[in-house]
Amino acid sequence: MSRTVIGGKLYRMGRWEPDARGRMQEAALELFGERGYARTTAAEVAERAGVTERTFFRHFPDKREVLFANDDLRDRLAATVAADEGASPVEAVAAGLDVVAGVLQDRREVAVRRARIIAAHAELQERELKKLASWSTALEHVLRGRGLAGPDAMLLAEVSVAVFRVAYARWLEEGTGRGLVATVRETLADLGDLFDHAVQGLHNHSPGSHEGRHPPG
Amino acid sequence: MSRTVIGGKLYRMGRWEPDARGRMQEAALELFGERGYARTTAAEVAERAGVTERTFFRHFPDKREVLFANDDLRDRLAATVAADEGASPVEAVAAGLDVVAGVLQDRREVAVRRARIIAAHAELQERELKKLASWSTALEHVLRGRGLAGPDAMLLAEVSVAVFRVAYARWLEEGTGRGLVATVRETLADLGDLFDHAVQGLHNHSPGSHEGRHPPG
DNA sequence: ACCACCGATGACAGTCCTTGACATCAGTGA
DNA sequence: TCACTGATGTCAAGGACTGTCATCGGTGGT
Repeated sequence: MSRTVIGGKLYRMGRWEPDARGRMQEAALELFGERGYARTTAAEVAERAGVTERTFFRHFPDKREVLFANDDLRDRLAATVAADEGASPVEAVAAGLDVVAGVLQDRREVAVRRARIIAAHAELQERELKKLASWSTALEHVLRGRGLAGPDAMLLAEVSVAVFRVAYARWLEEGTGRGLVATVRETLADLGDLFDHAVQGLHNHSPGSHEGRHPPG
Repeated sequence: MSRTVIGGKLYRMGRWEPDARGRMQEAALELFGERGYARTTAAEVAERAGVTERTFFRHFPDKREVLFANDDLRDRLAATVAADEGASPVEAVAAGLDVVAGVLQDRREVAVRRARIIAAHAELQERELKKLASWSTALEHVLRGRGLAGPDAMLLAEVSVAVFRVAYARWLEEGTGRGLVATVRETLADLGDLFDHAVQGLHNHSPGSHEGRHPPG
């Protein structure tokens, strides 16, 4: 099969232009940014990418997904957390978030563009929430694999993603402040400050609910 | 206008059967449970409720919403947190979650039915996530109103909802264990145990990021 | 060279979701 | 009595998706 290099990438040259998927993703970012998501049809995105509407839906299960097709990050997050055997669960998750944040903070401009589009359409916000929820699920599985108890695994996974979500929002708001990695770390620390003292008192409200599960000492 | 009492509720009797909205919600729960969400059309739900498809979409902005039309809970959550002036932010949120959990734990059967349907369809999971996200937003606003700094408000709001999500999952799994209220309290305490010690070490990873913001003492 | 096969795409019809526009009619209030 | 309101019905249309079949370069074996 003939091959060609375009923009540093190796392409398999077939009957059609290469990287239809990437072209559609770019076209979507452009059109959604110009006219808005709702006023752009899938057929229009496909047309700008030089393919038919049918091909669009072969690459993306639905119209929204063209903006969210990057399960890569989730997998790298999970892989990192799984790899760091020696660390505590919280530290391992923090390390995983470092990796993800590191990747994202290198493309702040694209992130801002995307965020603007998503902020304007509830359907896209739902999809974003779902994507982050899949991070939680992946994290939970990995944490269980590390030996963390099931309930604690889900709790740590969900809260960690919540922290990341907050950090991401902070990072996007900041004009040109710190990197996302540092922001995530700071947010984690803030969580500690916030709950550190407060939760002690909360134990009193549910007396007995913990007996036997957390032996004193 | 003529009025009638049905099932303890006062209805305004018009040209049509009363409570079209409620009938559609029930019909949806039934049909989605029987055939599944995807294999049930909005027109079918409407038909079982004795109205037309058009009326369905007048009551619910989209097909999913028929399962999620209860912003009531969010409002009660926000109201409770806003009312409890004396308590600390974390305690106030906990009190708010108590109220919400109290309402939900009285209808465990319906909750389980709903959860089964939602678990089977990604689109519904997205909507559920969005609903909980709206709790976060509401919480954040209320917490700011209480004087909590913006960043901390969002962090506490997001993490609190994450905790609730975990508690809700635990409560649904448990055969016939504790109530949801107790489960939420326990989960909050678990969060404390999980992060209490761990986060201290995390401060070392982002040196300087907190200087001046949290004076020692 | 020849040929059978594969895989990405095009073409097209059909279902369902969702919305806009207009009609209907019981109840309400002047 | 009558104009008005509000919830509903009716109809048409557009856009999101899906199933099915046709197309045709590239590949690999002979």
